[in-house]
Amino acid sequence: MPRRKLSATTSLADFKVGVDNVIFSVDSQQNRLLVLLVLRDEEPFMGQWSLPGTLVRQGETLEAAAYRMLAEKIRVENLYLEQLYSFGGPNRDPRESSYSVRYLTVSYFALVRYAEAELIADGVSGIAWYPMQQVPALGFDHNQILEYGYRRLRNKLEYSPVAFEVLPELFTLSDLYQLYTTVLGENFSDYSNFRSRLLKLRFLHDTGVKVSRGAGRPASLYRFDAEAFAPHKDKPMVFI
Amino acid sequence: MPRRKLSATTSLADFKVGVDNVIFSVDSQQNRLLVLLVLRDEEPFMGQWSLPGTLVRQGETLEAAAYRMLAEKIRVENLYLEQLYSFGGPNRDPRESSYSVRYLTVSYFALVRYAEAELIADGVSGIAWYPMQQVPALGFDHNQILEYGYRRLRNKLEYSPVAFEVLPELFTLSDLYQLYTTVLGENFSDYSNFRSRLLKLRFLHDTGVKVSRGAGRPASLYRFDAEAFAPHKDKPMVFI
DNA sequence: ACAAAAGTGTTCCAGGTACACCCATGG
DNA sequence: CCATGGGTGTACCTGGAACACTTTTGT
Repeated sequence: MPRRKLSATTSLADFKVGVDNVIFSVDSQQNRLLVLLVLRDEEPFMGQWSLPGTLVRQGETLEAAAYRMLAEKIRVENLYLEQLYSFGGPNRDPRESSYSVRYLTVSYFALVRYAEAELIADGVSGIAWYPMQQVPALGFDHNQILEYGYRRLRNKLEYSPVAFEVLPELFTLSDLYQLYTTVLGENFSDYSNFRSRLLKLRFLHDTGVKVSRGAGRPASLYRFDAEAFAPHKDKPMVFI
Repeated sequence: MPRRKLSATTSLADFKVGVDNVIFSVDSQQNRLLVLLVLRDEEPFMGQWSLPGTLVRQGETLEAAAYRMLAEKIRVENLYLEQLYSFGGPNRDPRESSYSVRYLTVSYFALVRYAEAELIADGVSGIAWYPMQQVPALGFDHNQILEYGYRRLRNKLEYSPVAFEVLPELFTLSDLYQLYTTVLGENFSDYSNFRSRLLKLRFLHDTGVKVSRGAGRPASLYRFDAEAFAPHKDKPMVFI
């Protein structure tokens, strides 16, 4: 016989739900992968860096909360956003001890264009792009969430065209290659092989326009063609 | 200047958090992929089939809730469980309208051995293995969750050794092959190629024991060696 | 003229595909 | 002895890895 009602000793938990965003961008000038961190100006973890997050409001979608948070911190036109993972164990937020509330967070993973992303300095709390190698100890379980997001980023790069959300509309093949090497490491592929493999797939169109950057032969600007990419959707290892 | 407090019009949402499990198993006799459904015996969606789910209790981990739910429905020794996705938009649960509470669900994906899984009939509510092709309209947004879990299952099969969680300790290579074809479809690979590719990876050990099933040459029983598999972890497309 | 960056081509080899074929058992 | 399923082998080909080489610019 199933119990219809729970006894008092096993009552349901009450939750506040937050979203925490792992927002990446790539500084192609300095070849660094960056993550957006905020300096907390209230308890808990006041004075410590953490992922930007917010609590979900009445009537608000999870994704809407993630977008709202993002819009509060940076102005950006193009971005890629997807849900990552949910962390909801008890005692992951110090505020839980005082009140009888649990805090569950749904983490989101975002990728924005570094060049066009304008940080919104609100004067009080700090906000900054941190190179992935220099991320400090974060508040809450945010180092774990960040690690999770980093893994997802590397996976995404391999089989999905997220890179083109971060690159400008027109880009050179070296731009693309450098993006991959800064995220994935130096030894994922030879440049010329990377180049010919991608071109053979025929979803990168040469605009014919050349651009010169200091010494060396000028490079062609390419454009990503989403429709031409479609057949490769869900196929593994398109880019590597 | 950041607002420290929210105005009354944008107050935080209060949540109950549930877990919904997409529990798969494979009937290798009949070559069918099965999913566990329960017949709801209370509102909302009374009398309709849905994924088995439960609400998270005080002090309980999300994963613990998922395991508790599973243990209430089936007795099983070996199983694979991982978090899938969280659905938390407003109005996804009819109960929300009456009270000022939102229902967020963290879905979990599970794989169990069909042969050893014993359904716990509690006499009142129905519970059954449904072939994936015959799944009816489910309560809540559970068809969407199921679709999500199905996608995850197919991906998992390709690069992770989940199959061996579902197969018995000793199995023939045809058992393995049939598992893959029933989940992935007929045309994913030739049997003999599938066979030689896997054997070359050297994590399947031939026990030498032969087993005969009706007509035809008897097959060798193999055992999966988790340690020998370790180097292939995180490598893509191990099985296809 | 030379260095630096972009782009092309070539050779070699692993690994996948599509088969044909052999083996052992039940009926 | 033949159908059935298990198991082995081979010939072909694609596609990646490594690397040499050419082209076009800045200084």
